[in-house]
Amino acid sequence: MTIQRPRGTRDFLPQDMARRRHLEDQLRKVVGRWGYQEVVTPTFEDLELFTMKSGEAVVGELYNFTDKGGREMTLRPELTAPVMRMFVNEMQALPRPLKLFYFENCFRYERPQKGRFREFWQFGVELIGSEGPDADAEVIALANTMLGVAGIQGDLHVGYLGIIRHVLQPLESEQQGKIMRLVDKKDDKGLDDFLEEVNAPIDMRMKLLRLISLTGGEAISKARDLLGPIPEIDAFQQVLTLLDAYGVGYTIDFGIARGLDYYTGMVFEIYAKGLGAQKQVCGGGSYKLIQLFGGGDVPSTGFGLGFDRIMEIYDIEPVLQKTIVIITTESTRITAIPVATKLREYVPVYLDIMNRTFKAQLSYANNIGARYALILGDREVAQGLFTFKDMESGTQESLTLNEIILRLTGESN
RNA sequence: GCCGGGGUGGGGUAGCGGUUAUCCUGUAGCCCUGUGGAGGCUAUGAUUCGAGUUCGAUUCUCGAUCCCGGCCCCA
Repeated sequence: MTIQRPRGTRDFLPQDMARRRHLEDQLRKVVGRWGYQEVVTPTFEDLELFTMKSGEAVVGELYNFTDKGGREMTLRPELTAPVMRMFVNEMQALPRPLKLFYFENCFRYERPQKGRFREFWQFGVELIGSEGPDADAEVIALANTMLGVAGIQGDLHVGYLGIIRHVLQPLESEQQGKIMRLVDKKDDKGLDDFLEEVNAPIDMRMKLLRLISLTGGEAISKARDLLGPIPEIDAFQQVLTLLDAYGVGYTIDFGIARGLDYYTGMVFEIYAKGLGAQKQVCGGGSYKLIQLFGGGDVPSTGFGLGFDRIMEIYDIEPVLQKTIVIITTESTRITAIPVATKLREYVPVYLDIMNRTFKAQLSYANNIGARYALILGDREVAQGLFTFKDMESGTQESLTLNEIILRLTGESN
């Protein structure tokens, strides 16, 4: 009986990895140009890091374990908390804003479905130490650019929690949290019931329900009509103005609420088509987590991209490399080695290690889709020239090694 | 945790109570010992696991497991 791979995990074959690395490279390029620097945190952390952030209930979805020293640990389910922990531990004295990014695997014990795995990759960004519309807009614009290079036309929804929080101010924070969760789930009935239950003032109910239904171009002015000139609306308006300057298209959506207390103002989500139920490819916002982990009162803004979900719809094929297969005979096996070594400075080179016949080596070159074959037999050794064969056209010519190198490095294809 | 649909060689499939378990493809080798892609031949290799029904199970029943899709959740 063979051993199966664990549920919800995947093996990535060379073809898969070529595509994944290609996307990864594109994303790295973008964040690099925006001045973000990579960090890596441990694959596992203290369980408490995540229960502090997300509550005890998350343990049900974690790959947690007790190590041999009796410590409660877990494979990381996300990277915002680890990066914040890292900041508190060793980055508090660095010049701000800190612009960090990460690309790592995460683990959640959940039922797999389309776009959802137990091991998955997140490409994320955290902008630490700056808050306000400028930071909010930069982060959103960056996310938008990243999806752009992935060839994804995302549907960007932007909301501003500060506005809802303003409305809910009179309520206790626990009640606020519950309401935010209901709003986020778009559970209108549950929301109604709960407002009734906590005896929310009629005026507040009306404002809340009206507010979360606002979308589209006039949402801001309607919100202002509804709530008056509160500073949160002005801040949100600034974010939108900046997004316009960045050339980012968006939909205003006060219905994005996020049920967690540490989100402070701006929140956004990006959805993509063709992904079934798990269509969200990006989510983020501004938040305050650093105090929770024992650091100062430092604001942050960030987002995570669902790398695997993007891969599902990523249709850019990487350019193939100009692989060359050296064809030898029994007598030229050894002379071929320095040739291979030289060519390996430029392109992927295959040298027979199956003790194959001349013909079989050529056949192999064909089967792996090699672009060129370099024939090195007695004839070539006698002539001092190599036979350079284009496997696509079938044409071949006698060339020196230097001429061959020029062919490999000169042409674009 | 819940609901539906599925698991037959590496990949794609046929069979649906008794078959040497079909075919395609892949891989390796040969026909063809300096020229690949075609063709032929040979080799390779599978009924997800466990219980039950039956004289007999790949086929029927139940359970488990994994995959696919959905619910819940989504930090």
